[in-house]
Amino acid sequence: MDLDELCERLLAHYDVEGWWPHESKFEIMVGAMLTQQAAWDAVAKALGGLRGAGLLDIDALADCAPERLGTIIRPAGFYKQKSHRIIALARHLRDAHAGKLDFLSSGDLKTVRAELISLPGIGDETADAILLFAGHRPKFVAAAYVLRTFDRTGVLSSGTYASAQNLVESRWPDDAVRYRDLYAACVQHCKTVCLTRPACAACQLIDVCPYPLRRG
DNA sequence: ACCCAGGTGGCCC
DNA sequence: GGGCCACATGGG
Repeated sequence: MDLDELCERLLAHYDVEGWWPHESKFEIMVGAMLTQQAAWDAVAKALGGLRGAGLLDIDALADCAPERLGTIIRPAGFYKQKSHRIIALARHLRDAHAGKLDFLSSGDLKTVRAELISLPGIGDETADAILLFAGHRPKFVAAAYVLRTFDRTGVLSSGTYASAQNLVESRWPDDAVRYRDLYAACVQHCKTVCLTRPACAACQLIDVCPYPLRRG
């Protein structure tokens, strides 16, 4: 199966609308940090706690003590390092951008990406998730689920983050909407098929997605 | 008692 | 360039 067919089949099968729920760009940024190696249910709890405490706010979070933040985001795991990193992010946004997030969607893409990655706790995937979902920028998120799906379907064997990202971005240049939908569909596919035993009977890709899978 | 989760950073070769 | 490890909680 090639990339075109995989994309067509995934998008025909999965409903990806409203897949990253949010009330603000900043909430997407915080959620992107929290969701690292964590289930979204746990992230939702952490975000709910932050919302209730009035901490889904750049200035409030920039002045928040890491111990207090750690208590609130604890369900999302890795709370000690995440609390420091989220506070560092809030301080950067406050000090370097006056708390305005329009630079995500207006600045030079490579420059903004490098700026995000320079911050602690923001690597390739988190930076791209922020650019794509908060900045609506054409940056494909080649998450582990994407690599799994590509590998199983033969679209890209043993691909790396950069190679998978390059493959998609070369095939559909600047198609941010497709990047968003394809990413969400790959995640849903692996969650519903790869981790379910027996696999989802309705999935048209069941034949190329055996259980179990190695992480990565 | 496992295995997994919408990764990152540090270290090693 | 790649492989291994710690980081931590919570659900299946």
